Amino acid sequence: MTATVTDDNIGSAELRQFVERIERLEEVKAARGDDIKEVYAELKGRGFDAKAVRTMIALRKKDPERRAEESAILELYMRALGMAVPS
Amino acid sequence: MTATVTDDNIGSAELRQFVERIERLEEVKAARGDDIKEVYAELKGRGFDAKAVRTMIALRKKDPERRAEESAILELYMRALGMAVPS
Amino acid sequence: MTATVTDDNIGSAELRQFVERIERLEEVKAARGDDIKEVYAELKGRGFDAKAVRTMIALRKKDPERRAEESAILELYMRALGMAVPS
Amino acid sequence: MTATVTDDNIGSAELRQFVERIERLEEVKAARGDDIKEVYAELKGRGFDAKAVRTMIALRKKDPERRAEESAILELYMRALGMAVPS
DNA sequence: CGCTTAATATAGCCAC
DNA sequence: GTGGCTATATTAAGCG
Repeated sequence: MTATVTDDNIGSAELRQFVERIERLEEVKAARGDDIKEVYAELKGRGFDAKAVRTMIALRKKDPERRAEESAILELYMRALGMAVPS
Repeated sequence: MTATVTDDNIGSAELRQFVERIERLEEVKAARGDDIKEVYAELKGRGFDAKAVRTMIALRKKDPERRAEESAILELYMRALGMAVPS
Repeated sequence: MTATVTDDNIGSAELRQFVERIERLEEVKAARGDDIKEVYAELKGRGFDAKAVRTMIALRKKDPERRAEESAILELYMRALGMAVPS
Repeated sequence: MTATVTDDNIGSAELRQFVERIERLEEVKAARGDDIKEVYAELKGRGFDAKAVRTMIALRKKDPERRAEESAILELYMRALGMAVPS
């Protein structure tokens, strides 16, 4: 009895399960991404600057210590090139 | 009644609401991303090639849109340059 | 006299010229991109912080006025949420 | 001999050299980008569909890498899920 | 001019 | 631990 094209030894059914689980999760993930976009649109409609909000949220995620360190290096370099250091 | 530092005319409370909504959604989104990673880890443990699965899932998403962009003009141009038309 | 598949009225030769011009330009553009990457690698090897240099170069491109305005809005928002404003 | 404000131990001169090299390269890169835009404008003026040309050029770049990723494992998996195998 | 899509930059991950 | 690679997030461009 030889194998046919429909036979397999790679676990098609199992593979399919994995793929479908991933695709379902990706769907939810993408939906949340769309929700986020909507909030930004709404916030913009209420007069807020979306870009600034985005930046602020990114900063909130960062470790304050690391943030300070990064900004210190940047300032050092900027002064080295004679650039005005803001605020 | 003088203004205090907590008073403002930029809508601090509203801004805070928006920020918190976004952060909650991002949390869920990130959690789904972690779930996906776990599935890949599991699938790898079962002997599947994670990279190939990733590629396959990407192809499953891309094909429909690719077909959409295969307009008559595109095919015309491709034939004009002697390119193989995918069909 | 009917048209054959090799005949065309869309200007195949002209189209080909355009495509080749674009591809040549894209090649040069990509080569410059690679050069830039190399400079960053070299600078990193010399002990500089590549990320900070990148940020600084981006700032140098921006209009100082606009830069000040953006940072003012960001600070306003950060204070509104009680975040520490750096430097 | 005391240090002046222009003295430093971070290698200001070297940093400046790096920054200027990068900025020069970015300038060339951007100029090539502008050239490309011009070709598209010209081609559009000659009656060609710019979007289709853009797509075609993208396809010409993608195909080689796509073929590379069409490994035996990928095909095996795709067949396992009943997907059409492109090549 | 806003909205959608492509290019770019950043960050996380894996293999070596 | 580092360097390459993948994936994500940000930015810019093109289109209607």
